[in-house]
Amino acid sequence: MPSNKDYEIELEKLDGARNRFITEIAKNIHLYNITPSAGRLYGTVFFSEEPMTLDEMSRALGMSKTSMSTGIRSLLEANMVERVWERGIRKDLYKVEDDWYKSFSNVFINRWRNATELNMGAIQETKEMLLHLKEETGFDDVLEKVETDLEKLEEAENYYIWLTDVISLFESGKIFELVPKRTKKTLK
Amino acid sequence: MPSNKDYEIELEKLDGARNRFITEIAKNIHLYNITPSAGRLYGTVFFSEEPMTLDEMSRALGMSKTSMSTGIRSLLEANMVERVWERGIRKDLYKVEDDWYKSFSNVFINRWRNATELNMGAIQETKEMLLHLKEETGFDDVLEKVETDLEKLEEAENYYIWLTDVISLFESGKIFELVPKRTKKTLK
DNA sequence: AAGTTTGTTCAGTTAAAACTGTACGTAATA
DNA sequence: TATTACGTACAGTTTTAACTGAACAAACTT
Repeated sequence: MPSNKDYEIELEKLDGARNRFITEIAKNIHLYNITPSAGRLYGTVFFSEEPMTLDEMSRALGMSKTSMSTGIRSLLEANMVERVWERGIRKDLYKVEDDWYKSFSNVFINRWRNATELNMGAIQETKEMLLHLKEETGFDDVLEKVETDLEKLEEAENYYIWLTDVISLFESGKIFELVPKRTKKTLK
Repeated sequence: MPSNKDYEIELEKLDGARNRFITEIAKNIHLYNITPSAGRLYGTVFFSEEPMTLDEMSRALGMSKTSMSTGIRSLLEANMVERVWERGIRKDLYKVEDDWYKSFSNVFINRWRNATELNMGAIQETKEMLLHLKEETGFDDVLEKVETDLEKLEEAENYYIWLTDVISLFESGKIFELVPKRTKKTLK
């Protein structure tokens, strides 16, 4: 008959299985600009049956509460976890955002949109500086270099416009028409 | 009349303009898993009229040749620069890959494909461990947790299948049918 | 074969990021 | 108002990543 010790052993096994996945997530989550530690945190909250408090996370990972605080904030900003309220509980509770499509899209959009805007801004400024130089220079050599640079920058600009279009594909949700979500389990 | 000093000044200005863009690239290139230093290196090669040697890069950036070597290798692996040969020159020469669409696609594909495969592998293994546990357990509590976990993992699996489809969109080049490249200069 | 030139490996150093414990501010409870 | 519970800022420490110079290996030159 099943003893209390068997139960402990099985919980160990459950933990081991969960850990296999958590460890892998932690290794790859840098793609979301998130540290491996915060990745383990994410995995822990992912498998938790209930939303977790900072203290529970701290205990589960054997790390300081401060780290949990900063870790969960980075996950929050990446829209990978969300805060939930439960009446009677004063502590902050967190659960994972369970729409992974949304998490991916959010991160993808925010990061690339931001970089694209900054780079396009820089291109504009650089172009203006070059155009000034182009007008005032009397040296053929300089003129030639300026013109080559302007061409390069315009090619880069075209690329960024394309990238903006790609980002919009995800932002508008149109990507899901082109590449539909999978909902049923596929055959092994 | 234009003096030698004017020429120097104009070259300074050219350098300043280029630097504006290089600095911005360096700030955002972490999206490609590339360090800011290697980002500056990329920008420097980008504006160079001729393919550059490691020694030239070292001089241009005021950094060690060792750093140039590792930096250029990371750019090479990301398909952002390429090596070119010129007869009579023994040193390695590098220029930027000028198809930025290709660079982006390469990086996007490689990074996400790799992470996706690893994560899907981990999901499979975790599922197998859980299925074993499911068969052997006699505790309702354990059974329930295992089943919840299996459901979560299957949802995650669906997401990764979708992501694989998205990656294929870029890998096959089909993305360019859906979001065409921009080739003409757009209006200001 | 001896001597150069060139890129890379490796050990040590410097710079940056992650993590911790204490202390603090705010809000709930008494 | 005093007390407790909670999350976060901050300063200091530890860990990790970036960078350098010296030594090495491979390939070219003489």
